[in-house]
Amino acid sequence: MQATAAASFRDLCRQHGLAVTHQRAVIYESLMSFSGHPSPEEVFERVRKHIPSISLATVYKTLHTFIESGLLRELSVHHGSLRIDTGRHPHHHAVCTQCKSVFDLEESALQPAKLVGKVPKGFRVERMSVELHGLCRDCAKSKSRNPIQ
Amino acid sequence: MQATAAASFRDLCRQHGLAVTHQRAVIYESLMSFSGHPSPEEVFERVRKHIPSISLATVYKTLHTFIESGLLRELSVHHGSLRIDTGRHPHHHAVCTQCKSVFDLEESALQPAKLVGKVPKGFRVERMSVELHGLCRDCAKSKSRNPIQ
DNA sequence: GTACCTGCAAATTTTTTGCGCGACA
DNA sequence: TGTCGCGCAAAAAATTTGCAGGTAC
Repeated sequence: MQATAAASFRDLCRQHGLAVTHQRAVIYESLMSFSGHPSPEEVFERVRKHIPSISLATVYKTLHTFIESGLLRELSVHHGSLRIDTGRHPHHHAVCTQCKSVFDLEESALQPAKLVGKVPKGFRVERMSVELHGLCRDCAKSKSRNPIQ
Repeated sequence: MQATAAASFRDLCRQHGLAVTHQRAVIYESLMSFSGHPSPEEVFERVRKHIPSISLATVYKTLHTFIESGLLRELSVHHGSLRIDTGRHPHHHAVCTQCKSVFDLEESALQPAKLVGKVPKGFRVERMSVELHGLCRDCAKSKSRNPIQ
């Protein structure tokens, strides 16, 4: 088990061009042990139990490394600060995972998704919005020019 | 024009149970003058040109007031810290706009949305995810018990 | 008149950075 | 062995809070 997980983490790192370190392995294991969507602080607390000397800065750096390499995703694109959506009518967003810019899409640009499965018990849906994730033109260009980025 | 906008802002406030103040009106006007998704700091800078004495704290408080009353929306749920999505397979989210908890949905819970319109020029779509916004069971309960919250 | 709003300053929280030592490739 | 990662401490950025005076209703 342990060995298998470790082996797959090595592979993951290889696939994403990352060095394998003890800290990264433990952070990754810890992440996978959460059921929800942990914050850096929560990850830190859990990792600490295995590596008491680890620093929060390392957790931050590692999470960014993981996200940039594509090994993990952020829950929603994080701008480091609150952003206001001024649109009066609902609309959708196309967000660039690299530079984090957000483009608005007309609501009519998407045929609405349809709920065919279960929603959490008692959840009262008020709005449904779709996000496209990908690369904007500029980032796509610089990425194809420089694929290992 | 000016008068119309001011009048509609008064109405908006009435509808949402908010007192009408000069600061709130200017902040609202400023918000509507942005094309993108402004941060509190950006709003502050723009509002400052009209009310040099305004404080950043007021902008923060006002934005929260607007969001809580439903007069505005946040671009995406802001947790005050980075959140990691550990899911290996893509999936969707149901987020509670009140308590901000996030529930994962199976990808199969939604019939995928279909792109029928235009995406920003050159945008390379890599992933499409759907978010349901609404109230979770607990928040829905406390809201119906206490509708003006 | 009362309850709510504002501005100020300080405190908190979240995130980033620089640097010297040590570990991976 | 050289490069990259780690821990530490300090700095920067983002957000919240308490309070005293002022304003909307």
